[in-house]
Amino acid sequence: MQTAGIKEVIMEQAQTPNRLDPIHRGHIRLRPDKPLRKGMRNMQKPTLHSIAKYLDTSTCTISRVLNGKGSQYRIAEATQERILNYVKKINYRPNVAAQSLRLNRTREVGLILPDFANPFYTNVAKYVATEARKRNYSVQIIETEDDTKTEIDAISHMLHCRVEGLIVWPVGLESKHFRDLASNAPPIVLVDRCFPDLKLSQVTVDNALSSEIATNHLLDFGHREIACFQGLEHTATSEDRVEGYRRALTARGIGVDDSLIIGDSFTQSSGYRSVGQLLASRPSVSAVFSLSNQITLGALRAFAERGLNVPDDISMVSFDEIDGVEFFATPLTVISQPIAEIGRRATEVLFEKIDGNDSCKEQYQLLPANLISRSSVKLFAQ
Amino acid sequence: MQTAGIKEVIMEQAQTPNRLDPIHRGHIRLRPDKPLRKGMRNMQKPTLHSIAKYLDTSTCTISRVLNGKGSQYRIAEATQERILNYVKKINYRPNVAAQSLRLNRTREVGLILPDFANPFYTNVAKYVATEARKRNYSVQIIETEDDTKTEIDAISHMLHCRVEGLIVWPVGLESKHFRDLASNAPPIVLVDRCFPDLKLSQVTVDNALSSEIATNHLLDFGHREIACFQGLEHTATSEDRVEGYRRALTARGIGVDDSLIIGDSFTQSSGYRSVGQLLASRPSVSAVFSLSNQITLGALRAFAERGLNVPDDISMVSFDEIDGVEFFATPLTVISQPIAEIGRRATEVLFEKIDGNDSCKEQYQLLPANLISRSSVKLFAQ
DNA sequence: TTGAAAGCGTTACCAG
DNA sequence: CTGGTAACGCTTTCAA
Repeated sequence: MQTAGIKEVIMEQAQTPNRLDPIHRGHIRLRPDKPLRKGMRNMQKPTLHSIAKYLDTSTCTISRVLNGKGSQYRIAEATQERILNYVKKINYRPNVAAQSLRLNRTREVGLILPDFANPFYTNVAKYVATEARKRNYSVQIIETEDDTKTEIDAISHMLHCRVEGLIVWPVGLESKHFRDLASNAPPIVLVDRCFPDLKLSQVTVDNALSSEIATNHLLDFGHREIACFQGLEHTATSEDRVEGYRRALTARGIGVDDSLIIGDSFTQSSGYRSVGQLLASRPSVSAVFSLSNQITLGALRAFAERGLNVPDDISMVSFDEIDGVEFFATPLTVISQPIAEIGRRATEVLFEKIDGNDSCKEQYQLLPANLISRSSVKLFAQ
Repeated sequence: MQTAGIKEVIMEQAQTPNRLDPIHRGHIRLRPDKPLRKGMRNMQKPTLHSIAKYLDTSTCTISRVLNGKGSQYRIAEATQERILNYVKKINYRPNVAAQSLRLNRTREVGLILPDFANPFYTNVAKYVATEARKRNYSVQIIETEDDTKTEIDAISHMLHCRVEGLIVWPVGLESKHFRDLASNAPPIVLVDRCFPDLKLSQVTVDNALSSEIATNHLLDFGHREIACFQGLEHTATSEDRVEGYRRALTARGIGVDDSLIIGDSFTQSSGYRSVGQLLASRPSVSAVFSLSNQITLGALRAFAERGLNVPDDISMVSFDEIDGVEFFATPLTVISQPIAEIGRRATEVLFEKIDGNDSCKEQYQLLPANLISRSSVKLFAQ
C-alpha cells in the first residue's frame, strides 16, 4: 500500500465570491415566504420565472429569445437585446432537467466499454466526445470489465437515463440482451466484438481476412508448424480470427492441427499459460500467431523466462498494435487495426441515426487492417 | 484513408417486440384525445400516473413504495406487493429528468481528462465509474486535449448539467477558472496537475521528491552531467520535477547548468527535439532524466536514429511507467506513479464531499512514487 | 408583439 | 393507511 507517508495540507473551505450578479439578488429567493422543500438543496439559481419578474416580461418571451425564435415570434429588437444582455450578465443557463422533461430528449449519448485502462477501447471515446461536444450533447460512460452481467446492467442504466444513442463495445459472449431491445430503444452501434446475425449497426475490422494475411506472412517465411494463441472462445472476434488462420493453412494444403490452437481469453495470463502448454505438447513449433496485444505481452514474458528468443527460437506475429513496440528487444510484426477509423465510423453512424437520417439503415461495416512488418519473423530454415 | 474496400451489409430495421406488457397497453396513450405536443418524440413509457390509473391507486402511493418508504407510510403489504409486482412486470423505471427536476439533484458526476487515448489519464475513470455505479450515479466525461479553453468550456458544461461532483485532471497552465468558481459550485477534486495555492481538494504525486530520488539514482551511478527533459513549462508538475532535479544536484554540491534543462511539453515530439538540442550543445552528457513517458518515447526514437545505445552511450531514467517496458531492448528504470491509488483517492474524496461529509476539508494530498530499477542506468566510468 | 396557462413525471406536504 | 395537490423549470399552444 502506498498509503503511508502521505502529507496532507488541510485548507480552509473555499470562499470564492458568489457569481450571481447583485442586480439579480432579488431572485435568489423568489418566494421567501414559503419554506424550502425538504430534500431540496438550497442553491437558488436564476430561472426564467425570476428573470421574467426582474425584466418585467414573461417566461415564454425569454424562452423564445433564448431559443433563437425571437424573429419568428416578432419580438421587438429592444426586448430581445434587453433579455440577451441580462441573461449574459447573470450567466444564466437553462435547467437541463426541466428541458429534458419538457422536450422528452436528454441530449445525452452513452458509451459502454470493456476497460477504461486500455487505450484500444478508450480511443472510440475521442470521436464520440468530439462529435457530442459539437452538438452540445453529453457523453455518459460505463465500464463492463468484460462481464456480460455488467454490460446488461449498463445498457439498462443507459436506457433508463433515456440516452439518445448508445455505442457499445460488447463483451461478445452473449447477444440475447441486444435482440431483446424494445423497438423504441434509442439507436445503438456495436463496435469490434460484433454479432453478424444481429440486426444492429456494427463496425468492426475484417478479422478473418486480417488473420489470413498474418498467417500467410508466416507461411511465406517458410513456417509450417504455426501455433495460434486464441482469445475468448465463442466470441466472433476470436472465432473469426481462428477461422482466418485455418483458411490460410488450408489454402496451402497444410492440415490444421487443433492442438496448436490454444488459449482461452484476450489476456496476458492466457498468453503466458499458452506458452507453457505449447512447449509441453509441441516443442518443435517454429512460429506463433497471437490473437491480441495482451496475449502477446503474456507470451513474451513466458518466452523470456524460458530463455527463448524471438525470432531466433520462435517467430511471432501479433494482432493489434502495441505502444512502443518499436523499442522492444525485438520489434514485433503486427496486424494493426484502424482503431481511429473504427471510432470515427461508429460515431458517424450513431449521430446519423440520432438525427433520424433514414437513408442510413442498419449496417455491418468491415474495415480492413494492415500488416506492419518489423523483425519478429525469421526465415524458417530447417 | 481506410475507406476503400468496405463491405456493407444493409439490413432491415430491427423489428424487436415491444417490451411493454400487453396488460399495460391501456397506458400507451393516456390521453389519445389530445394531440401530441410538437417537438415531443412519441415514445410513451409507463408513468406513475398511468400505473396508478391501472392499479386504481395514486401516484404518491406508488412513489412511496418504489422509494422504499412503504413501511414508513404504513402502506398495506398487499398494496406494496401488488405495486412492486406490476412495476417489475412492465419493467417500469422512473423518469430521471423528472426526478432531477423535482429533487434538484442529478445523480451525475463529471470527469474531465486531457486525453482519452492515454491509459495514464483514463485509469482514474475506473474508480470513479466503479464508485458511481455502486451509488447509482452516472459518469459524464469530457476530453480537453490539453487545451485550457476547452477545459473552461468543459467545466462550464458540467456545472450547467448540475453534476453533483467533478474530477478534473487540469491542463495545468491556468487556474483562474478554478478560483472563479461560485461558492455554490459542486465539489471539485483536482488530479495530478495541481495548483498548491488553490483552495480545492487536490491529489497528486510528490513530484519534487520523486525527481530527487531519480536524480540521486543517476548520481549514485557516478553521473555528473545529467540532462533534464522537462515538460510543459509553467505547470506545477513540470516545475516541481525540475525543482527536485535541482535539489538533488545542489545537495551534492554540483552546480545546476540551465542549458541541461530542455524541452517544452509532455509529448514525444518534445523528447525527440530535446535530444537533438542536447547533443548539439552538450555532446559530453552521460545521462538523461526524462520527465514523462511520452518524452521518453520520443527521446528513445531520436537516440535510436543516431545509433546511440541506452545505457552504453547514455543512461536514462524516466518519469512514469510504460506498458511493456520490460520487453524493451533496454528495460527502462522509471519512477512509477501510484496511478491506481491516485484515482482511488480522488474518487474517495469526491464522494465524501458529495455526501456532505464535512470532516473532509479541502486537502492537498501528496502520494509517494517508487523508483523501479531496471537496466537503463550504467555505472559512469570516465 | 406579448402573455397566461397547460402540461412533462416526479415527490412532499397536508388532509383525510 | 391513502390520495389530492402543489410545486420543480421549461416550452408551446392559444388567446389577446
